[in-house]
Amino acid sequence: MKKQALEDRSRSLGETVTSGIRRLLVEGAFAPGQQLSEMALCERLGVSRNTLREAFRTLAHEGLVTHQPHRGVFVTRPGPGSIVEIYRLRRFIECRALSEAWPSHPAVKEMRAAVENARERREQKDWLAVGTANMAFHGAIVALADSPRLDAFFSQILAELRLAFGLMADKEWLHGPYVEMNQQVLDTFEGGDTKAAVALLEQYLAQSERVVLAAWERQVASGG
Amino acid sequence: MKKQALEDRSRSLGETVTSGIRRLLVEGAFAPGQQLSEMALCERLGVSRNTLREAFRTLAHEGLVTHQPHRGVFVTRPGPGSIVEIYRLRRFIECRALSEAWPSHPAVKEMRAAVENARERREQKDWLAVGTANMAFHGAIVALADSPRLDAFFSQILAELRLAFGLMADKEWLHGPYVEMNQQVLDTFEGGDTKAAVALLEQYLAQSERVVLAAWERQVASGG
DNA sequence: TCACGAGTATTGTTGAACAATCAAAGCCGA
DNA sequence: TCGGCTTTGATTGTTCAACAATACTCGTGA
Repeated sequence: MKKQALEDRSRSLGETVTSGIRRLLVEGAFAPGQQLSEMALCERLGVSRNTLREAFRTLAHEGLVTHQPHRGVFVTRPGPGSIVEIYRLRRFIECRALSEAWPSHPAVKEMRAAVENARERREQKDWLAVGTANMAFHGAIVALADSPRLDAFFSQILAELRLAFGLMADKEWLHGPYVEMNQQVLDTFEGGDTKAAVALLEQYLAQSERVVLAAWERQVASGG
Repeated sequence: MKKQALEDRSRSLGETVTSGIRRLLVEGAFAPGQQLSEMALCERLGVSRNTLREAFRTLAHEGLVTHQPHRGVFVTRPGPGSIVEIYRLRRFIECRALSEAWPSHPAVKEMRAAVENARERREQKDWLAVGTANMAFHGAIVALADSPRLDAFFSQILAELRLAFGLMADKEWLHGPYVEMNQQVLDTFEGGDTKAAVALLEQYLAQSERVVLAAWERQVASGG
């Protein structure tokens, strides 16, 4: 049977499905730990099992879903260990990328655009979009290192972190405060004091880590 | 509760095929740029197209093969841009991992074992195995950072680099000298002079980069 | 209550079939 | 001869149906 027109011919259906599920995952459409049944998703997305399974392989490789042989694929539920590791990685990568950055690198413009965008979305109280913009800011920091491979890896890490964000109820408290913090990092960096900017960034990351970990604890306490 | 043989049951056929092709790739069984025909590989490996395609998705995500829609998958041919980026990444990651390492980290034992192993293989003039052992040494350096995600990413990077090694004819010159260099880095680090060890490592990486880039130039000149 | 086993549902894998696309061979006119 | 067009063959993209292998459920009996 012919499906509705594919929006993009250069992208195969499998890639389209992968992107679609990825978006659903980072937007919190599924509960962490929830099983993603093959047949159910096949029907919902209108694709065959084989195509869906190709998408599952990619997403499992990215860490967004967990594959248990003969049991199925489940939405990854990031534990405190994963959260701690991810923030350690973020400090490892982001701080070094920022500290070694060329001041007039084109990615600085992306950083500015991300902060701008986050501010607008905050006006509209679209906290999900604020989170996306904040992530784009940090992605731009990593882009300062001029490595597409590192960029891809880092965006994977951020996507996994957003799964953990899904555990938190209060999106405003989660994303709102960081708009100003990111602005401050950017201002300090553009002002020429790279060392201070790195220190600010490190401090903000540590704070964010505490917030997410605390939310995880609360989640467990309330019967997760 | 039933016992199960973990090796056989926990790995699906698709994962086995993925590992098999990956090994063939890093060992240089295929020429860079060569197309991997689905039907040909299906027959050779004795699996169905669907299973093979799942493996292709994973390998493409790792960067070892390149997927061109409606044309097929090809062994990635690392260009000078990729080589430069990979070595930049290696300096970025390895040097920072080593400089922040806890001196009695368990991974130090792995570093020692890798150097030992490389020395033995060099005796037997098994240069492929020497290369593998040298890679294990650098993987152990990254393991000092205590991040499984970073380890996985880094081993991916090293696998891609080995594709570039496949361009070189003289494996002895490619892997032999680094056994002693790695030993020197390890000795200096264990001697307590972390800063000097990092400097040595950085210097060796730069030298290796020059060797690989020169080999690539020669390869192109000789009709690649 | 617990162990055990049959039955059911889901995943793992295969093969065939058709559609979509690309690449090369052949055709035609200038 | 050359460039552009069509045709043709081969390969990939996707679906479907079937069966095998495994995990889960539930009822039975001690």
